[in-house]
Order: sequence, then C-alpha cells, then structure tokens
Amino acid sequence: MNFSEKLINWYQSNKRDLEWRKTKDPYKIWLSEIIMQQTRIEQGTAYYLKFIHTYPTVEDLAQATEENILKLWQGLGYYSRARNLHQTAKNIVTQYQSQFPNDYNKLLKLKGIGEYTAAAIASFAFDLPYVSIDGNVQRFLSRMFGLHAPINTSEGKKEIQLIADKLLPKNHAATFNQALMDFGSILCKAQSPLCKQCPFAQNCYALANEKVNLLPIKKKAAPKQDRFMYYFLFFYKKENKTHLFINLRNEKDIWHKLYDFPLIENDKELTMNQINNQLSLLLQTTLEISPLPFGKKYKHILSHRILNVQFFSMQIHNYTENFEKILSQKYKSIAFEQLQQFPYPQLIINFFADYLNSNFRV
DNA sequence: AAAACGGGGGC
DNA sequence: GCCCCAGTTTT
Repeated sequence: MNFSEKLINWYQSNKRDLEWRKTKDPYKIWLSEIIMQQTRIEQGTAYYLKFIHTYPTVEDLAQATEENILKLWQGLGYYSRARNLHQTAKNIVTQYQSQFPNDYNKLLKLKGIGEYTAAAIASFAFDLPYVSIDGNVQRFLSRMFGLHAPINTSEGKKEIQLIADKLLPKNHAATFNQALMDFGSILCKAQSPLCKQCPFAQNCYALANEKVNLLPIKKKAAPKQDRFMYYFLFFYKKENKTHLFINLRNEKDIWHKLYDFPLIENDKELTMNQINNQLSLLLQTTLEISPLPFGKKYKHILSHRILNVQFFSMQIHNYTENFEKILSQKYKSIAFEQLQQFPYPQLIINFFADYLNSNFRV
C-alpha cells in the first residue's frame, strides 16, 4: 500500500462524524470551512447548525443584515470572518448567479477564502485535485517527513505544500483531504500522539529520531501587549424607561462592527484622577463627576492583546439635561430591554452575566 | 515577512 | 502560562 491508500484505509474505520460531510452543497461546505477556521470542531459545530438553520441558502445569507450575521456569530471570535462571509454571499448571488464557482482560482479570489479553504471547497464540493493543508496536516507531515523549517513561515509552508501535492491522489482528493486532517487531529495529535497505533510508525522521521515532541517547529509569537479599558454605563430615564448608551466599534481595531459601551482607554493603567479628567473631556463639562466602579476587574485575553478592563456606572450631578445631547453625538441610546438585540464581544457578554447577578441591577 | 485578528480547552 | 485549534488579511 502506498501512502494515500494506507491513510484512506485508516480513515475508513476512524473518521469523525461531522455534519457538513453529509452534503455536497458548496454553500454548506463553504460555511462550515469559514466557521471552523482557527476554531475547534466542538466550539464551531453549534454555530454551523445555527447558521444553516437561520440561513438555509446563500441567498438567505446575502439578504441578511451584517448586524444580524454578527449577532449569530457573537462569541465565536475573528469577526472579520463574519463580515467577509456576508460580502462573499452577496458576491456569489450577484456575480455568480448564486452558484459557487467550481474553480480553485476563482474561489481563492473571494473574501475570506485563502489557500486552505479554496482547496477544501474545490475538493469536497467539486472533487477537484487540490490538497487542503490545515494545522493538523502541517503537524503530521512535519513529523512524518522531518521538516524543520518553521511551519508559520513562508519557507515552511512551501516545503509542506510541495510534499502534500506529491502525496495527493488526484482522483480521490476529497477523501484524502478529510483523511489527512482527521489523522492529524485524532492520531498525530499535538500532545500525546498515538504513535503506538500509528500505521506509519515504521516510516516516521520524528518517531525514529525521538523528535515527536519537537516537531513541528514554530516561530514564537511576540509577547502580548497590555491595553487598559474603562467602560462607562450611563443609565438614565427616558419616556419612563431606563435607557443607556452603547458604542458601535467603527474604527480599524478589535471587534470591528460590534458594540460595547462608551470607554476611555490607554496603553498604561490610569489613576482615578486621570479617568475623571478624561471623562470630563468626553462629557464636555467642568462639573464634578464621579464614576462608580462596580464588579470585578477583568483580564480578557486576545490573540495579541491583554485587555485590562473595568466597568463603571455614572453618577452625574446637575447635568442630566445636557449629557444626553452630548453623548448622543457619539453613541447610540437604547432602552435597557433592547440591549440583547445587538452583537457584542465575549467580554461584554461576560460582563452582562456578572452584572445581572450583582446587586447593581437597574 | 510580520502583525493583527477571538475565544476556549488542555496540560 | 503556553500551546493549539478545519487561517486570512493587512501592513
């Protein structure tokens, strides 16, 4: 048996039962691939099912609002995926008559579809001969063939691509790709790989050279930098209902197009005095203001930043007339009961949960 | 070529 | 605390 026969043989009796493998619909395959980028299957599956249920066709997705799509995506992270998802859905409907192109290079041009995803769609939906290389595949091939170039450099990627292209059986790309990824995920795992039951144990470079735990090699990421964020909840009564201000994140920054609250932020920790001064600028007043911290301090970890966050409720003395007008220029006023309609980052969701369990409820 | 972009689970 | 997960886009 050659490599691919052995691999597919293993796959037949060990494969994972994944919902999106039961279809050849390019829309569903595309959707599953975008959702699963840098995401564990256990985390992404529920989102896939939600999206298929809410948007059964690419037309349904194209017609949705970006805000509704982000609301459904809420908590999954890497939100540009959701925005690109929407753009590509609209593009498919208008430029491709709602049919995904059965062409690798055309797929590659679509927003949110890179080399991995283009190969995945091309092979799974159209049986085209492209090999899809994800993190599982990089690890497996690095160990098996003793590849020492860091897998997160272009040199390392090129090296793996070259080998993977040679291994691909052109008439069985779909099965081969699924098998390759499952093998890396189930057997050639990152931690404690199952070398004792590995069908390739006789031919594995890493096992023979006691480098299973040293491969693949990866260039270390730069240390995360701190950000300090101070959020303010401005509650007030309007038409006999409690209102507050939320903030649409419209800058080129984390959580683009999601909502949070009016905030002051800095790359170093601020004293209460500094917070008060900046708040005066925000509210355009010289009046005495006194933010009231509540709840715990949050340390929210992102891939490149450590967010140090505190929430405040505001007591504003003799200023209730003007402050709505001033804040309305930058922020969106909503009734408290509308709060859950909008898409928020997980930090804010976590805060809501703590807030509703606290004694500060409005 | 490097940095930015989320969140959660495993050890 | 560090690494990893069905990666892509921007700088």
